[in-house]
Amino acid sequence: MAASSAASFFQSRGRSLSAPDFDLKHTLESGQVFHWEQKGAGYLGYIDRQPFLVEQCGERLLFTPNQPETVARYFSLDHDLPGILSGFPKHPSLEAALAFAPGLRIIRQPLWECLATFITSPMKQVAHIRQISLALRQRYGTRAGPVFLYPTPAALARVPPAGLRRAGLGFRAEKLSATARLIAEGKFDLETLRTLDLDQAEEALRTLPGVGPKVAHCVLLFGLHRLEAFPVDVWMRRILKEQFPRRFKGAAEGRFIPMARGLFGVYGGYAQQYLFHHARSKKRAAMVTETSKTGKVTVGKDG
DNA sequence: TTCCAGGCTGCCT
DNA sequence: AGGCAGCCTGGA
Repeated sequence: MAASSAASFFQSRGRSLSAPDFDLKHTLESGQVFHWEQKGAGYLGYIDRQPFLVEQCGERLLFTPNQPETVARYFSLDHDLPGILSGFPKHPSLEAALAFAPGLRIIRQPLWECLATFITSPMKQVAHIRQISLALRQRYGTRAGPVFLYPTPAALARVPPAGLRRAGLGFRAEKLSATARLIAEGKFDLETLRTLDLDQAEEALRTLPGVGPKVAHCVLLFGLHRLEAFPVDVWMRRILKEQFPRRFKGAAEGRFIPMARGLFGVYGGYAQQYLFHHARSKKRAAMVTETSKTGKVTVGKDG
């Protein structure tokens, strides 16, 4: 579909929602979810295992099919974003990050896909995590109209780890395979996680192969929607040490997560996502400048 | 070519 | 409890 005809397409077959304080592009490209593909002026993906086309037009969110409640819930339009952001400590680097991507929201994504994609994420750039997600969906997922859905735990449990390696997972193949088997065989119940408090849920997640502190907090934040979770990766370690040196410089890195939760509070996950997205986008901009200087024209689509 | 990415793990002190 | 090397793969 041509980008210019998208609006009329949505009007005839889909619907729209008022979505103030929301930015679809920042939300989908901030590294929290990996299956949405740009399509014209919008994005093609799926919600609740059903294909969706979404597009932002000013303060309106256009979508098809016509399921406004599903869309509003997925994109967390119920969050009082101005209220959440105004509660953060006043700090220049955080305020710059908030100003850089106004409307970035933490979405509600399905738990299993979130867990599985973050198990495939260690030492990988976002572009490659997306590649792995696509490869797994095409090989082992089921098709729903124009999209491939993420394979279920049972489907991945049937795949020998060698097969997953061929899909580009490398040393992550055994981890994902083992975790898929635990869940498919009923030895680990994902839904129970919802009944636990944050520390209990983190502890339970970390019993799964391939899940350490960083992946666990990504799952807590993006899959279980615990907004106080605070994933700490190399980016966050760097940011915290550089921007909050009085607290974090010289502190044991194992203490970073509880320290950050103390600093940013019950919506710390939002602070983390804004800081991360800002730092990563700044680096990408710097790389574009760098390549233009050296005369190369290659600009990474993602990483 | 060589290096290093949005870590986890087991083994060491 | 903290420090450290190894691990697969693809992109710069």
